[in-house]
Amino acid sequence: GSVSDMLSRPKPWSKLTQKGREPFIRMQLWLNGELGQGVLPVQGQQQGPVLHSVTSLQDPLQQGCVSSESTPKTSASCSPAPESPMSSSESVKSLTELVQQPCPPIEASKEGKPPEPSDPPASDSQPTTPLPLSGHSALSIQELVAMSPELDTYGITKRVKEVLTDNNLGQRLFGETILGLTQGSVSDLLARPKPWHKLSLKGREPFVRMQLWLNDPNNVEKLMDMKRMEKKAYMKRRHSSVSDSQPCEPPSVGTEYSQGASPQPQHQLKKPRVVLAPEEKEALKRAYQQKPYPSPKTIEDLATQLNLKTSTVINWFHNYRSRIRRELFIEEIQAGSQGQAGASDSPSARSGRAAPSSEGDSCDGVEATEGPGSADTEEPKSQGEAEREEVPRPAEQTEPPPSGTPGPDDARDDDHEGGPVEGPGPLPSPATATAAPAAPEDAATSAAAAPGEGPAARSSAPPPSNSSSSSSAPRRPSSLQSLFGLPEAAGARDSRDNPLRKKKAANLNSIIHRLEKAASREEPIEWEF
DNA sequence: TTGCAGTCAATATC
DNA sequence: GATATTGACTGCAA
Repeated sequence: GSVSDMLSRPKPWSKLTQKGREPFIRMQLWLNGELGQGVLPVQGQQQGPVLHSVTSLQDPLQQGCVSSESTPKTSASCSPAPESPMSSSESVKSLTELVQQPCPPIEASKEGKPPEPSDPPASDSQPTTPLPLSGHSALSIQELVAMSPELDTYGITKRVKEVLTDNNLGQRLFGETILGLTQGSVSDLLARPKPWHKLSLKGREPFVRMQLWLNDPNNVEKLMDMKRMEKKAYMKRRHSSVSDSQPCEPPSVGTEYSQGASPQPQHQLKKPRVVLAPEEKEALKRAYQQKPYPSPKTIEDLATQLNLKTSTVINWFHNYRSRIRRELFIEEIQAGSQGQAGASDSPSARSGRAAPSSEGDSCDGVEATEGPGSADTEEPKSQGEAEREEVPRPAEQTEPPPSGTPGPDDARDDDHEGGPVEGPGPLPSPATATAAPAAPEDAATSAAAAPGEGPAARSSAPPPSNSSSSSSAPRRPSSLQSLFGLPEAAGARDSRDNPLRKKKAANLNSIIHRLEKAASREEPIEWEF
C-alpha cells in the first residue's frame, strides 16, 4: 500500500522529511542497479547517491556505440566508458543531454548487425533488455528510460518518419531491428504517439530507442545494411526453395484442414480473426455513445443481439476506449500547441502539422475533422467513414450530471437497473433510448440493435431532457472546451465538428467514470485531463 | 474483477 | 510491397 501510494503520488523532494526521502533514494539506487538486495543503509544520504551506471550509459551512445560495430554480438566492442562518480543530478543532466541531443544529419557508415530484437526479458539482477542496436552491455533500456528526461514524442516520431521515408526504409525493418516491435505497432506508434507524460515506463521505451537511434550518426547506414542482408537472405531462400522444387510456402490452408487425416496442430489452433461487419461496428459505436462502460449485462445483450462473443464485445469496448483516448492525445498536441492550455503535453506540440493518422474508422472516425486548424490537413479518404458516423454525440446523452448527483452513472451502467434490454428482437427505438436517460441499458442496447437507424434523428433529438437541458446544450461545448482546451468555436453545430465533439464527449464520459470511481475512494487525487 | 497500456498479428488499404 | 487498421492477448495496478 505504501508503495502504491508513493508511486502514484510522490511528494516533491523539498517536502519530504529525511525519512521520507529514504525510499526515493532507494528507488534511485535500485534503478541504477546499485541497490541489490534492499539492504542498503540509506540513512543520511540525502545528497543522493552516485549513479555510475548512468554515466556509463551515455558514453557508448555518444561514441556511436549504439549499434555495435559490425560484429554484432560482441558487446565487447562497446564496453562502457570508465565510470566516474557523479551525483544523481549530474547524471540525470548528462543523460538529458544525451537523449535530447539534436539529431545529427543522417549518413551512412558501416554496419552493425543488430541483435535480434527478441531479447528475453531480463531478470532483476541482470538488467534487462539490451538496447537493440547496441552491443553494449551495461546499460539496460529500462535504466535509460527511467532516467530519461521528458522527450518530445511527437517530434521524435516525426523525425523518425522523415528519416524512414527519406531513406526508403520500412517500418517493419525499423521496428524489428531498432524497436523490437512489429510493423503494426510501429505504424501505430508513429502515427499516434502519446505524450510522454501519459506513457508508462514501458511505453516510453520505444521512444527512447527512437531517440537514441536518431542520435546515432550511422543509423540509416545500419538499417540499409540490414535491408540488404535481408534481401540477400531472401533471395537465397528463394533460390534454394525453387531448386528444391517444393517451395516452402505454406500449404493452402484450406486443403490442409479438410484432411481429417492428420490435422496439423499449429495451424489448427489458430483462431480465425474476427472481422466485425460495418453494421456491427456501427452498432457497437452507438452503444458506446450511450455507455462507454457497459455493464456485463449490457455487454451480453449486445453480444446476443449482434451475434458476437461477449469477449469480442468486451475487447471492442476496451480497444475503442483506448483508441479514442489516443486520438484525443494527438489532438491535444495538434490543437493545443498554441493554447498552452490543454496542451499540457510535451513540447512536441509546437509542430502544428500533425500527420493525422487518417484512420477514418478506427476511432470513431473521430479524427481530424476539426474545424480551425486542420481543415487543410484533412484527409478526404476518411471522409466517407467519418461521414457515416453521425451518431449521436455521447455527451449529449451521457452528459455529466449538472450537479453532484449520482448522475455519473450515466457513463457506466453498473447495475443495469433500467434494463429492459431484453428481447433480441425488435428493440426500442433509439429515439426512445435517448429520451430516456433513465434507462441507460436500454439505450445502449437499443443503439446496437438499430444499426441502420437514422442517428441524426437521435442526435438532434432533445438531449436528455432534464431541467438543465436547454441550458446545458449550449453549455456543454464550453465545458468541454475548458476541459480540453480546444476551441469549440462558432461552428459548434456544424456537422463537421461532430467527430471531434463526439470524441471529446466520449472522453468526458470516461473521465466521469473515473471521477466517479475516485469519488468513492475518498482520496485526494490529482486529476489530469 | 475490472480497466488499461502495450503489443501482436491478421487483414485491409494504399 | 508497404503501411494502416483492428480484434485479441498479456501483464499490471487498483
